[in-house]
Order: sequence, then C-alpha cells, then structure tokens
Amino acid sequence: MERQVAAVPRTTDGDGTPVPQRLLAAATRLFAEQGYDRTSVQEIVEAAGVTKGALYHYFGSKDDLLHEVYARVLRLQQERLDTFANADEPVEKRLRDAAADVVVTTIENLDDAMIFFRSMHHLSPEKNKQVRAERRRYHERFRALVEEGQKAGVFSTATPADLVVDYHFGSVHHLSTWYRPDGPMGPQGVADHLADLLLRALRP
Amino acid sequence: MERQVAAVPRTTDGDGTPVPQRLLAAATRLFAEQGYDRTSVQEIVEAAGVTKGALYHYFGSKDDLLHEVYARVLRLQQERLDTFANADEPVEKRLRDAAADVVVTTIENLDDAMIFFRSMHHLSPEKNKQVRAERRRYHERFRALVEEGQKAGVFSTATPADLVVDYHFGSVHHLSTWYRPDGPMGPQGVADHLADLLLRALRP
DNA sequence: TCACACATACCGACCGGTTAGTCTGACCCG
DNA sequence: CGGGTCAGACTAACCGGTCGGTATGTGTGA
Repeated sequence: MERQVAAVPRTTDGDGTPVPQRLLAAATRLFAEQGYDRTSVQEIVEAAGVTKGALYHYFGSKDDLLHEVYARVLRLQQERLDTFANADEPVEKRLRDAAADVVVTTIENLDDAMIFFRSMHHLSPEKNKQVRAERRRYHERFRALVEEGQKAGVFSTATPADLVVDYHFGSVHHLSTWYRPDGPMGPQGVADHLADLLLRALRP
Repeated sequence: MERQVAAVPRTTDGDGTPVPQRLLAAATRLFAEQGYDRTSVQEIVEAAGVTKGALYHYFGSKDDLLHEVYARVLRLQQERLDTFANADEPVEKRLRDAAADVVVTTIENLDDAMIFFRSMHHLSPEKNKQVRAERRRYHERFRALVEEGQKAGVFSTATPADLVVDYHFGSVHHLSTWYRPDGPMGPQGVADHLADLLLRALRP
C-alpha cells in the first residue's frame, strides 16, 4: 500500500498523470499544431480532461503556460550542452558531439522546437526577456567551444565565432520546417551530416 | 496637365500611394511587429487611413492580404536566384553569389522574412500549399547548383545536396531572429561570411 | 473544520466579415 | 458642349461568435 506524496495533487482521473503535467502536455501539442493564438484555453482544458478553473488554479495565465513549455526545453538543452562541452575530450570532438546532440534532441522534440521558434514573440515582454537571457547563456557556452578550438588552432578563424554559432543554430531552428519523421533520414543521420557540415566549414 | 491612368484607383488621400499598396505596406509592418493573429484588420485599415470596407473591396480576406505579402517576396527571390544561377560563371562563383545575395536581400527585407517564417502556418491550407510549391521550386533551383558542382568535382559529395541547401537556408531563416541593423556587421559582411561558411563546408 | 483542488457559470472586450448606402469621376448621347 | 447615368471606390454601422479571465460554489481528505 502506498501513501500519496503531499506535494502531488490528488486528482489524476483515469489517467495516472497529475493535472498540471496533463495541461502542459496538451498545451504543447496544441500550440505546435495550431499555434499559440489559435489555441483557446477551452481547447487545452478539454484535451486535458479538466476545466478552466483547474488551469487557472495552477497557472497564472495562458502566457504562463507557454513560458513553462519554454523553461522545460531550455533547461533540458542547457544540461545536455554542458555535459558535452565539459567532457574530457579534444575540442573538435566536444563541438561535434554537442552540435549533433542538439540536432537529435530537437528532432525528438519537434513540437517544442516548433513552438519555441514560432511563438516566442507571443510571450509577455518580461518573460520574453527572461527566455532570451537563458538562451544567450546557451549560445555563449556553444560559442566558447568554437573560440577554444580557434585559439588552439584546430578551427579556422576566418569567421567570427558568433556567426558560426548562429549559422549552426539556424539549421537547427530550420529543422521543424522541413524534417519529417517518415522521411528517408533518421535523427542521427541528419545530426551526423549537420555536425559534419559545421566541422568541415571550420577546417583551417 | 496629366490624365489619370484608368487602371489606378483615384483615391490616394494626402499621400500619393494608391490604397491597395498602402494596405499591403501597413499590413506587412504590423504583421512583422505583432504577428498575424494579433493584428486586427481594424489596426491595418487605421494605419492605412481607410476603413474596413476598403480593405475588403480589394482583398478577399485577411488571409489574402498575408498571401499577397508572400507572393511578392517569393517572386522577388526567385527572380534574383535565377539571375545568379544562370550567369556565365564557374559554378562555385554562381553558388557563392546566389548564397550571398539571398542573405543580403533577406536582411534588407527583414520584415518580410520574419512574416514568412513565422506566419506561414496561418495561411489557409490551399494557399499554404501554393506557397510551399513555389518555395520548393526555389529550393530545387538552388539544389541543382550544388549538385552541378558536386558532379563537376568542385564540391564535396559527403553531404546530400538537399541537406546542404537546408543547412544554408536555415541560417537565412534564422537571420530575422538575431540580426540587428544597428549591430557591428552590415548586410554584405554577414552575407560574405555565411556564403564563405557554405563554400568552405563544400570543399572536397 | 479548514485548506485545497477543482467545477460552473458568466463577463466585457474584441474579432473578422457583411451589408446597405454614398460619393464621384468618366463616359455617352443629343 | 452639357447633363444624365452608371460603375467603381469607398464609408458607417453592425453582426454573431469567441476569447481570456474571474467570481463563486462545492466536495473531500487531513
């Protein structure tokens, strides 16, 4: 017999997942499918099997819901990048691994990526600022990798590191536009190719 | 003394620009600033100095207005690409020129680019399909350039041409996210660097 | 019995689109 | 040359519907 942990709300309906997670999952799917503005809170609560009262009990606003989606993705990606970037490997391998990993995880969470790039401007100014700040941290960690390689002489210095990073993230950003899971290439295959292009462009 | 050309509507108010163009310009600016869904037709007509009747006299729907913005951009970019791709030059110069040019024109029309990548999913399914088709034509002309170079042996065949094109357009797509006109680098500088990265990645 | 976790019912604002009508310049006919 | 007429360009007023958000009620486990 198990006791309920106090921090977890009791109601889980037929499903075992707690309500806030269910709301977040439903919102993520619907935002990706229809866009933020075209998804009504009514749709979200219906998809999660609750009512608006429940949503506004856990989240301050529709905007908050979107912000939570962002926070989750950002945290995940920053963790992964740090792991790869701080590994005990030569810089070219660390950069390649990090570059390929962001492609794989982006493909594996295409919904989040779609929302991320399509709906950022729907966030309230302050939340937008906050997200941008965390995003910059991510960008800078990645850029540091490139600069490290440039200083060590294994990467070309022909292009400023900032631009190199934007170049690569552009292709990541773009994935949600063209990548199809039923296409000829799997996530790892795409990741290998894109990381390869980056490394080839950086050859001295 | 001049006669009015019959094809041009008479009313131009204080400004000399005809009403449909004014509506299109106002819509472009507002869509880029606030997004499609958050821009009401009321805002558009107020910015253009007319009323809703005027808008619906010239355009079938708000959706039509967006489609017109797309059509203009697509036509422009396809023309420019064709010019560069069909020039009498070695393939590596044609690719470089085309790759750099799309960066420059994108930066020079950042509003349109922003709308393009952020609001495509707001188009009605049929208009979306139409835009996608024209966009594919563009993609394929670009890809043909890469393949031509690969067959000629001047570009590496390590990466499928399709992926190379998506890689580059990813960075173009991404421009509206990070490029700032008051930043340290001008359009041509960015274009040179991005084209350089592409060509370097394609070295055999 | 009290705090929490929701459900129910409702609000004012605003949206895209429509409708009926007005103004005006161009053209035709005598 | 002149005045009637007609189409096109637009205006003002309005519509049904939907939206995000809220106020209040209720059941329940601790």
